[in-house]
Amino acid sequence: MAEKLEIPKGYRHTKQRKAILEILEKAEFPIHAEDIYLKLKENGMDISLSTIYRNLDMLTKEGLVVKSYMLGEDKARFALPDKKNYLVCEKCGKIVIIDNCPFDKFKEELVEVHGFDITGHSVEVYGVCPECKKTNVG
Amino acid sequence: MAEKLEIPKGYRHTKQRKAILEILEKAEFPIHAEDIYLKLKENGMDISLSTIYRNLDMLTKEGLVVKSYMLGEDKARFALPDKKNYLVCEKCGKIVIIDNCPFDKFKEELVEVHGFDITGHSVEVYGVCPECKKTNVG
DNA sequence: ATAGTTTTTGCAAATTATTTGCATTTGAAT
DNA sequence: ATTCAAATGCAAATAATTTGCAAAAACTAT
Ligand SMILES: [Mn+2]
Ligand SMILES: [Mn+2]
Ligand SMILES: [Zn+2]
Ligand SMILES: [Zn+2]
Repeated sequence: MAEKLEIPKGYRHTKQRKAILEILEKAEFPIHAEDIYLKLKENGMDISLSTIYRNLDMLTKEGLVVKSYMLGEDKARFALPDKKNYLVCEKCGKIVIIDNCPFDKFKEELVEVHGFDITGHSVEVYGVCPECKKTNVG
Repeated sequence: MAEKLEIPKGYRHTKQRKAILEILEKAEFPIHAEDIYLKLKENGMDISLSTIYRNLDMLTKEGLVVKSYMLGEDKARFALPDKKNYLVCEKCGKIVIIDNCPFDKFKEELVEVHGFDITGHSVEVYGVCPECKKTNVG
C-alpha cells in the first residue's frame, strides 16, 4: 500500500536527500528537522542541518512532505502526507495517526457552503491517551 | 451568543490585557502577535510586543486563546477558540471560519477506535476561494 | 486615601529555530 | 573524462519569541 516515494523530476539523487526521505518513510508521525539530523547521525551519516532544512523545504514545496506545528510546540514537524492527521496526548505527547480521516466526508459539505475548491486539510486532535487515563488519575 | 470573555481569576485587569482581549474578540480569524501590536498602535495605544507575547502565553495556558500556525507560515497566530477551524485560500490567503465544525460528530468514533479522551481539535482546510477561481484562471 | 505587597510592564539583551552566502563537492549529461 | 548546474557544509545572519530586571500599575489591607 505504501506509495512509491520518488525524488521529484529535475532534482538530483544525492545520498543526503535519499536518506532524509528514508527517515520520513520510517517515521510513524511528524518529526522535527533535528530528529532527522540525530537519526542520521546514529546511522553513522554526517550531514548538515541546513541540508536537511533545505531538502525539507523543497520537498514541502513539491508536495511530497507536509509541514506542521504541534500544539504547544514552537518548532516545525515534517511528515509524509498520510501522517498529517493525528491525535496527540496532552499528558505524555504520544501521537497516533488517524488513518481514515473522517474529514474527507465533509469536503462536499464545505464546498457547497463556502464555494472553495478544497485541495487539502490537516487535523490535530488532542486529548488523553488510554495509558495516561489509567496512570495520571489524581 | 458571544461568550463573555473574562480575565482568569488571579490575574490583574490591566489596560494592556483588556486591550489585547478586545482585539482578539473583534478578529475574524487567527492573527499574529504583531497584528495585535499594530492594531493597538493604530488605536493610539503604546504597548510592548513582549507584553503581548506574555499575555498571549498566559491566555493560551489558561485555555482562553488558541495558538496555531497556518500553512506555509512560520509565525504563530492566536484566536479565540471559536475561530480555530478555518478554510484558507492558497492563492489570496483569505480565511473563512468553519462555524459548525463537522469534526465534532466524529469524536465518538475516534474515542472508540483509539481510546482517547478528546479535549479539543483544530482543523485547517486549504483550497481556492470562489473569487480566486474566477480570477486566476490560467 | 495611604502604604505595603505582588503582578505586570517596557526595554534591551538573549535565545532558538530557521535561513542564507559562498566556496567546495557531487550528480548527471555529453 | 569533461563539463556545468545543482547540492552540500560551514559559518554568519535572520526573525520570532523569550527573558532579566528595574520601574510602574493593580490590589489589599489599613
Ligand atoms: Mn524532536
Ligand atoms: Mn500578520
Ligand atoms: Zn498519554
Ligand atoms: Zn482566494
